[in-house]
Amino acid sequence: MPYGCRVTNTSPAPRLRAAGLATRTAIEDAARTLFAERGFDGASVRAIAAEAGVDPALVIRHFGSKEALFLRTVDTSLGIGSVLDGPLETVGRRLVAYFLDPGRPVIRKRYVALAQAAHHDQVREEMVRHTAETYVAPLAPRLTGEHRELRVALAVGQLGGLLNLLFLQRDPIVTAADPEVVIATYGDAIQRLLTPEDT
Amino acid sequence: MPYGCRVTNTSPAPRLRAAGLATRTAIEDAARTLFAERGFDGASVRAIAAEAGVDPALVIRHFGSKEALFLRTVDTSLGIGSVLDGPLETVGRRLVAYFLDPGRPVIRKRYVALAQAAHHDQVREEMVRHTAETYVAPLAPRLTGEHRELRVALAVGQLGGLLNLLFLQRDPIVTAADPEVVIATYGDAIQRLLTPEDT
DNA sequence: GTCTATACGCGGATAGAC
DNA sequence: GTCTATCCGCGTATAGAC
Repeated sequence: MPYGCRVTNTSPAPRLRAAGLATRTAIEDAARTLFAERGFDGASVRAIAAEAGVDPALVIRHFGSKEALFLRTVDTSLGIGSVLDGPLETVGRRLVAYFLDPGRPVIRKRYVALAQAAHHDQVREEMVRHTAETYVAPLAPRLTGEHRELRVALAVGQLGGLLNLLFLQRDPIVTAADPEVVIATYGDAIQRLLTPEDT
Repeated sequence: MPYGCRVTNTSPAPRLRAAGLATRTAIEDAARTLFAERGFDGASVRAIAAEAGVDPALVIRHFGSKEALFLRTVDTSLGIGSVLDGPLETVGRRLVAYFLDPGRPVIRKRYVALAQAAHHDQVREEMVRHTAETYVAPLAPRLTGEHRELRVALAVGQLGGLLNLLFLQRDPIVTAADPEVVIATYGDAIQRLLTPEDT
């Protein structure tokens, strides 16, 4: 290179070169797979690195911690947003039906992974934040009566109780029950918190 | 010992001599304290051993595993049995009030420790078993209508959802709310599963 | 900037000597 | 019954090679 030739080849975006970006996405893909497959505790950083074909130290180097990697790759919304659209009077049953749908095994795995990781502070805070944003914010204004935000928050907790029973505890009484009965019974119990006057 | 002298000295209980029994109870006491104080994950076997003044290896040697020690020392019933006595028509509110009572901080800690350890299979199974024994067995026969066992199981799940919200997620909307409102609102939602005809 | 190699300090659990 | 020494796996950190 001749003296004085300023390297003006400034493309700052590709500054994250192909190599670094490829490893990042490889780690993210592996994390998504293994967290869903084995849960938060079951998927070790070393296993994720092996699945991605990289060194374990790179996982921490790129994402800071296992917890941060989890938060970046897991979808805390569980894809529930669209269910909240539609008539308010039947949202209780629709919420329960969404999670009981046997055609959605991914939802079950995501929930289990999330619940397992909830004892980490950042994960817990993200869940609380997302609940407020996804459920309370859009739903509370549509309610009538007192304590609207509280009632939505309690309804979300109620839904969590059912998921707990189904996916974590695997309570035989509930898992063996007719899904239609659970949807109707529990859905109406949730509904009662949201629209108590309709019952 | 003379030949033929059948050893009829059968006091099988004192077979656990004083020394061994003392360490056992010391470990159990330390485990109860630390599990309540720091939760299942936060209380290491080494810390429990130190608190008891014994060698860490003894903890495993006596109880088999940390999980088994936890199961032996924690009370999975959370002392709820007595609440189920009394009129069926108000049991929903009584259950919620029991856990919200600020004078019972131990209950909160026990629940957190239990929930944290629930991803261990034996703990999970014990919780399911105890739910069936403590809640479903005494309550279901008192119900009327269809799906009595299922409705009790769902009500227990519902209660778990509230505890999750309060103690694990520490949702600010719920924790900041007036306890009386939560007791009335959520208690009635639970009640509806148990005695739907009364609402 | 990206990656490799290595290591630290923790966890639960075990084998075998006293 | 008890303790010493040890194992293996975990999340994480760092020094230094490319």
